[in-house]
Amino acid sequence: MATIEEVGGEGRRARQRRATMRELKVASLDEVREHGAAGLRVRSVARRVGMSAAGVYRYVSSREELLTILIADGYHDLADHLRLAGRGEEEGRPPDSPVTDRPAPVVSTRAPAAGDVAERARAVALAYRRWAIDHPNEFALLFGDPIPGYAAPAEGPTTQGMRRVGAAFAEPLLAAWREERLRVHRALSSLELGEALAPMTDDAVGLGGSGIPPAVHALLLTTWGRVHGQVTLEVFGHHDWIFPAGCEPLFEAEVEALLTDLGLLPEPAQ
Amino acid sequence: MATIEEVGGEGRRARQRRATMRELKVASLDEVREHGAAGLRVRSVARRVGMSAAGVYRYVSSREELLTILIADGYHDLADHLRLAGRGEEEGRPPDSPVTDRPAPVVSTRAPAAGDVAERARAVALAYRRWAIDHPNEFALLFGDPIPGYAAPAEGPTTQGMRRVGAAFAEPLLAAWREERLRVHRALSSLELGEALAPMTDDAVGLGGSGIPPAVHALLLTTWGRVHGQVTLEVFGHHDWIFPAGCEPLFEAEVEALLTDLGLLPEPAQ
DNA sequence: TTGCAATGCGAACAGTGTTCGCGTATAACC
DNA sequence: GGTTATACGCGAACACTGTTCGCATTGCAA
Repeated sequence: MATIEEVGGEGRRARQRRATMRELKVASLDEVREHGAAGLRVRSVARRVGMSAAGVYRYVSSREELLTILIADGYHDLADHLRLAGRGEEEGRPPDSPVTDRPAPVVSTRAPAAGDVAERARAVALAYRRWAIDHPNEFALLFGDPIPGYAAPAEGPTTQGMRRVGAAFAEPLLAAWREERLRVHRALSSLELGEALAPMTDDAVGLGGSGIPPAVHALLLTTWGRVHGQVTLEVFGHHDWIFPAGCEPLFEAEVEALLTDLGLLPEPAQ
Repeated sequence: MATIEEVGGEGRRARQRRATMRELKVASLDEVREHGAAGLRVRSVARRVGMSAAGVYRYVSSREELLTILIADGYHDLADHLRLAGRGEEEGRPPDSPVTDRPAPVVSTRAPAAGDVAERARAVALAYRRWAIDHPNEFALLFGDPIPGYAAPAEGPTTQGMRRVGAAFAEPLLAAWREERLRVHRALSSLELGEALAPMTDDAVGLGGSGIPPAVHALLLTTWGRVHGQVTLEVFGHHDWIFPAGCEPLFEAEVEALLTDLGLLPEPAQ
């Protein structure tokens, strides 16, 4: 008897393997959500999927690889949320990539942000914070302590995910720039960053090539940093002793300030 | 014979205890510097000071307490560096507090920043980044992954240290505000933060009480966030794949932009 | 059917943080 | 002075970790 007719181009063994691989990721993600990255125990993951601890190593070479996978996945999830909030055109990640079963990103409670570029930029910034607050342990996994010796492989999945995050964050700003509505700060104009930062929005992200001048590129990065700084301080608890009631108003005000600095909101009368 | 004459008001036993306590801190700090916070091993610390692992627990209740001590100490060290860079009047921390032997903060390679308030603010921002880059593992200890369940005691040493960092960071900006040179962003003016954030610069820090309006307070926080975000992204390696050559120019440009936004530098001709 | 590779498991190893019980040296008290 | 209580340090042990190894078993291909 010849080989059993394969379903979907792969034998049932490969199918099974991918299924338990996904199980492992889901279990790991749950563990991280519950106990943080440092609290991820290989034995717990194994127990969750009904395996022995040793069995896990048939699928993953080390605990660190498990974390790396979660990191890459986390970037993609965050990027999806940002894209959705900013109404980018790219239709999600490639369908075989979202290996972890995450709930599909839901439109933020805030405004739909369909039209104006300022609204879209605001929506993205708020979505960034929203995701961080809703997934603090994953946020810490992505942006917290780096593994001391570890550097992400230059073109590994984590770097690609990160690129998608950057692109999703930058998209409304780039749209504003195309409409010539983006005010680039003078201090950045004189910057000569050379070709070093070209890769951020190029290739495969669908933002339209490398016609972006360095000053705009720099502006994207500083804008991201401005939002990220605020979010990091809040999510990591460094504002707890200042804002027992939560610092959402401060963040939203800072976003408004940021948008006006970018020239996307009318300058208020002095 | 009566009790041996005590030296400095404490018996030699207490003196010995404090000495080995300091030894423990130094050893721990070295370990953290070398292997990161996650790599701090009680047994390594014990080996470094020539003790058994169990002996360490005569001085410290847990590994986590060791880390907590280092955190508090780190805040003070960072605050000292900022103060020195910003030329604050407070003469260092109280002399019994600096339990860890750290090299005395050295004046930044940058300008002395004695006079103008803009220079002082710039110096503080650059010092913030400098310290982070020079002490990446300590920076991660202070601002990286929070211990999932853990919240710093409301008035513990870590909170006090954090307050000193905030105060040192804010000092030049507050000076500018007193000189009525600080431009408070309109988006922050409408903010009603109430009494929630009063404690940041009050009590014992020596910045002159609570006469600071909420909008200025908010501006201090967002300014800190703006600097912190950039530094965090850089130190934690999230700019590596964009800036193989280092992103110092970007940071310095962003600081210039920040200073002009604050009204401390003349607006460049459009 | 035979053979090979994939898969899973239990046991083991080195390492971790932490506790316990034992001595010993030091300080305080009479 | 002697006596007593306390602080200190240590080795052994416990429960736990990530990871490896050898042995079965199972599924697939020739």
